[in-house]
Amino acid sequence: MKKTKQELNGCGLRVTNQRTLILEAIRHSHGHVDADEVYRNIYKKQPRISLSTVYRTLQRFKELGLIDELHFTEEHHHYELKPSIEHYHLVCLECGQVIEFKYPLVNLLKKNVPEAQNFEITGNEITFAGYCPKCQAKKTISSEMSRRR
Amino acid sequence: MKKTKQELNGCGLRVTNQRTLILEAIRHSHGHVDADEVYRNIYKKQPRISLSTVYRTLQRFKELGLIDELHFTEEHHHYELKPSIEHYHLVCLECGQVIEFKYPLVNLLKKNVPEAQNFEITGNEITFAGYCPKCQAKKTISSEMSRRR
DNA sequence: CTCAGTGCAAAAGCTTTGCATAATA
DNA sequence: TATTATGCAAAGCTTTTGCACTGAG
Repeated sequence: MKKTKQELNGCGLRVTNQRTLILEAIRHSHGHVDADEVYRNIYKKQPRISLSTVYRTLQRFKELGLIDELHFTEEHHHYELKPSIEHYHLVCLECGQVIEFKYPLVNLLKKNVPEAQNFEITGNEITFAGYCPKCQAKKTISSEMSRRR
Repeated sequence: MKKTKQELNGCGLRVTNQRTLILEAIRHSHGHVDADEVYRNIYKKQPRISLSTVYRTLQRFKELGLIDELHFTEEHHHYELKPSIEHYHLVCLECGQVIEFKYPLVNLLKKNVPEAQNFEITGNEITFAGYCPKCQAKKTISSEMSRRR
């Protein structure tokens, strides 16, 4: 909590109750949250919180580099604390599960891909979409069933 | 045009004027379009086209695997013809420019990342966001200027 | 002729904005 | 006290949906 306030102060932001709560909510989430999750989370304790404030604050945090905005598949934006280690996400298109993995992709691409050489790749925007093992199994079964019809 | 109709027919879809126009619009776009671009494009010739039809059709094409849905940074969805060769996108956060590059990323990750091993990564959903050389230059200049204030 | 596809208008998310009020520094 | 941030309500965008009509097969 104290840490959170220092962090906000260090960015030149006014430390308000709402901002503290929002940063804490992101910190204590398991990785990735969207605006509404943050809102509902805080709402439990502080029903006077406003969705606009959440949106405005996420935007602010993003600009200041406190958090990263992630772009998963179908949906709206998600956010996570700015991670110190380069990592990426595998998102299952079926069940929505998000798996994190670490890999020095940016360096690899800089070395091997001419187009990427002079491009400054920022953050960990990169999300791999597909199907997790469980949902692959389900898909196989259901397509076999439909073949039998 | 004929090719387009055959393609639609091959998918078991009724060949309508609208569907033909939409597929053509995507085909002749330089890579990536959003629903509204498709709509405006067709509107010039066929002002009776409806946005709903465009949305419904894009959805349909996606399900049938005719096109891929791309998730760039801030914005709404974009679409492109299903590409035969594995490739990815670099999107500039400043000017919006999209650079395509080819690289066998999926194989590489399967080999080197345990988490990705049993995950079926689909399509080319992967988009690297960052800053293109030009916009990097601009950023450098403007931050130097603000430092001088 | 039948059913899938379309247009239109209306609704449904998610996100942003204007403005008066409240709170920080 | 001077700003900056907040809450509320209203508006804005993109996307989806219901329904009657049209057109492909």
